[in-house]
Amino acid sequence: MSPYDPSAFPPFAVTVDLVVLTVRRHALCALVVRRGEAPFQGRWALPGGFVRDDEDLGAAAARELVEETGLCVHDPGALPPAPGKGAHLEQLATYGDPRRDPRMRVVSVAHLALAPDLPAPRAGGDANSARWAPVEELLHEGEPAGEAPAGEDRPEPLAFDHAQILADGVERARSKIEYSSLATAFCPPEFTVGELRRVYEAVWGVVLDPRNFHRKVTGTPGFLVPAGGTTTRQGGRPAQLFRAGGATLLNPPMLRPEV
Amino acid sequence: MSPYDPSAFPPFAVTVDLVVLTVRRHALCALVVRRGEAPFQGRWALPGGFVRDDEDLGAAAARELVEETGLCVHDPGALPPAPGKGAHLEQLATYGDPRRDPRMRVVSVAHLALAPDLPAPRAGGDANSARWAPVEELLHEGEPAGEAPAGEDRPEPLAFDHAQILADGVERARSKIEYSSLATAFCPPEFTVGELRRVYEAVWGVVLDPRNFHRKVTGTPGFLVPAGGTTTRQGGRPAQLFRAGGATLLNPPMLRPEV
DNA sequence: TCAAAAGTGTTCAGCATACACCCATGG
DNA sequence: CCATGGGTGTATGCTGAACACTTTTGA
Repeated sequence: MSPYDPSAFPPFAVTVDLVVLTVRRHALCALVVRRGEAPFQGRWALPGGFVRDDEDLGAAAARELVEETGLCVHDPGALPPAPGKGAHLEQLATYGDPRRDPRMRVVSVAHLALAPDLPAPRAGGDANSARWAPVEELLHEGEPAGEAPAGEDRPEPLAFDHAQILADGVERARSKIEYSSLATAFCPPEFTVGELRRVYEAVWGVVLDPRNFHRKVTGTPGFLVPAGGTTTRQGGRPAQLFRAGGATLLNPPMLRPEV
Repeated sequence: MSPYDPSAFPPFAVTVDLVVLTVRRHALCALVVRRGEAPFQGRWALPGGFVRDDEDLGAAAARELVEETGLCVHDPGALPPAPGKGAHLEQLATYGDPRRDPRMRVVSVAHLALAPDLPAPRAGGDANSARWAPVEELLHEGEPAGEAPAGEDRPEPLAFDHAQILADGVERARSKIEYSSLATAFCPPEFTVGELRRVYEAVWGVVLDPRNFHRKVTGTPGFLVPAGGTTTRQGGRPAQLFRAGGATLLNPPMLRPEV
């Protein structure tokens, strides 16, 4: 019964699972990978893996993120933001129901990553084993009951409790862009006010007034800093380019319109 | 290398640690227990323990809470609030640095509990092994550097990484009472507007305008429901008694004054 | 009568909203 | 010339901050 006795406590497997979100074609998308083995073989799941013996939880999540997407993690303190493609990474929640994995007792420390739009997912070179899927499709959002169109099959639900983890991650992202500058993590290093607005619109699923949005974000000190150039990639009048400023907390917050 | 092979992943011990907060004598206090064994023998620590083999994380935290305080957990869905003394309990974050426990690899899933003022802590009947300590004292808040008075010793720091866990829990509580009705978890079943205001003042360490606070909380639908009686336990004009209403989200939020 | 706490009414400033309007580009 | 998106100005309404004032008890 000494505290050093390994038989005094039950052994657990500890994993990290990743909710990696991005905005593609005006839709909030999550990275999912195809499971190659039982249980849930062939089903889509969140990327993840075992935490190594000498590894911190955040380091394990960052390692999995690099392995799955090639993204490096923004160190919040380090400036300039990152040499390569960077992403935001934070711990989300921990899931430990005794029956969440039929094989053994697994506790999963879920992490949330926000990434700019990437060319294509890579998962060991196999293009068919990883994809960006709209979260609306993965979570069947906006389908009260049996509202599925006759012709379309409902997609298979995610493996394990990953639908719950994904829902929690999406909810966290939706609420956190209200009062923080986190939405810039969905944008490339330089972006326009309109691009940032389309991020908010995609994540929240709403339409925002472009004029008031512009005044709000440019009027909040430290949120955006001018990058110097302009671009016309959206058509219309050229737009100023900005970089994310140092401010992380938005006060007053960006208000999410009623649903 | 089969997924069923227990040697394919390193075994972890999984614990729950509790940040139990209450408001006593106008100060935010946390429950700490004296460690009876190495490491950190004799030092104060957050209450906690191993998760059992067949137990969910939230259930383990609720069990520890009952063992340490006798408090039952409010089921958010169940009404009336609770038969006995109830408390709010939610998952906080997970701490898994490889060196956080010198004995072995321990991952701790910290939980945050908010409780009304209790007569006295009980920990196995030993009155000297558990106490409510002001968080300001435990975290040395507001002491820039070497500002400690000559006569007073700085209290011993908490064991393990519990100072960080406590700081995270306090920060969570401080921000969450802004936009939720969670502050009522610090109050007895029936309470006055003034008592609720003193909770906000203690948790935030600020002074609020009693008149505007009164209008704010009584004007938010679903936040407070009249309980019928009045009390004069604070002196002065008798105050109406209220119970916590069903609303959990405050919109617009209670604004925390600048520091 | 006074102190103390509970409530109510009123004014003012800041910010979100809505929308009219102008600017600069591509086709 | 027109469509498209970028950006500015302005009126309106809501709400939080500040504070004068009344109410109701105990000492």
